[in-house]
Amino acid sequence: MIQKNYRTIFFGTPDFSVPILEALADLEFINLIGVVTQPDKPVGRKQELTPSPVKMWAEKHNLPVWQPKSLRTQHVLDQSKSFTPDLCVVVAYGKIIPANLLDIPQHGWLNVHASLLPKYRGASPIQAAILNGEKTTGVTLMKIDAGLDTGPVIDQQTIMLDQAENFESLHDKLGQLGADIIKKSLLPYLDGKLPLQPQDNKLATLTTVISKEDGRIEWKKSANDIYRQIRAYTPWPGAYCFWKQTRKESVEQRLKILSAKPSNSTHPLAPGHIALQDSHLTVGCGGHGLILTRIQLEGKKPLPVDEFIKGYPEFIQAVLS
RNA sequence: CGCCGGGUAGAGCAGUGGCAGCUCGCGGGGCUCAUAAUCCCGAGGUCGGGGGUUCGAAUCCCCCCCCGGCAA
Repeated sequence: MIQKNYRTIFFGTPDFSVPILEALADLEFINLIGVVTQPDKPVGRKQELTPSPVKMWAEKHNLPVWQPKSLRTQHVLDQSKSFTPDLCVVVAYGKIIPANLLDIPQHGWLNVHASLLPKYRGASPIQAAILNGEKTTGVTLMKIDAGLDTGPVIDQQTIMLDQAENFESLHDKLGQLGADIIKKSLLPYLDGKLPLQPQDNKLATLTTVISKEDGRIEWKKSANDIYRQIRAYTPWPGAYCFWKQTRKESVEQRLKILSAKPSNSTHPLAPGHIALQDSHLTVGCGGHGLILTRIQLEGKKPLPVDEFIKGYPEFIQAVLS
């Protein structure tokens, strides 16, 4: 039996990349020669330099790790050639691969993207699927070209979104699905058995990098929109608003809404105004209200609302902004 | 030295020098066909740790530990 052996470099950074890296490492025809990831970044209150999840996994498995600040240098180009890779696999690496590197591996560069391309190209496909109330989403295995998530599709797998799907649950499912698609389709691709399907650019949509302000809740929006916003943006950047406690006049504190659900009650409430409806703590939105279930005040622990109210009884008549 | 808030009963919070409190939970009892409802009684604290000031410190001063929000 001829043992196939593809020299492969993996590019990836966050948690999402890890199950796919793991799947790749398990394939006996893949010879992982190293991992490229973003440089360690200062993180947390202490600003400690923290390695990416991909780096931690790679070090645990004694794989070489490279962390170039930029891929657009002569040094990276020379080094990439000297490694003589047959294949490069990219999963949420965090930077665009420069065109001058694309031709180095004979089998090209593959990417696992967390959406059904051409829908939701770009930085935040998982959040976008939740935010737009999609019934289904999935992962795409594609060949990288010079554009951003524009290359031809090799294979896709679809998944149904849960009614209450949130970022974390979908993130985990898609990571697993990404691992599956690598196990299933990589070898057929390398054997030339899978046709490449060009994307229909007319159907393409682009998602952008998420910023803190995207988490700001506007109570004028519908409860459903806010509900999606909470699910898409928790834990980061989090869905938040502000509350001025009566006991601390003029101090506006940030209040994160960690979990909530739209109310059935048709009784109207002014946007941002809280009231008890059918023994549920409900905030007025445009249209139906939103029932709060888990919240966190700045400087405090995350709490179920009934616990929260024990310490802040005035909250049942609060006004959020 | 990045900025700010916090640590008090099992949980959440009040309490700025003079008896350690509130809501909920927990235990026992009453009422009830019954109850997560209601009433009565009760247990439960090294006030994060150490040092200092004081007749007296949860409270003021110094040092340390831990948690969170912002920022990155």
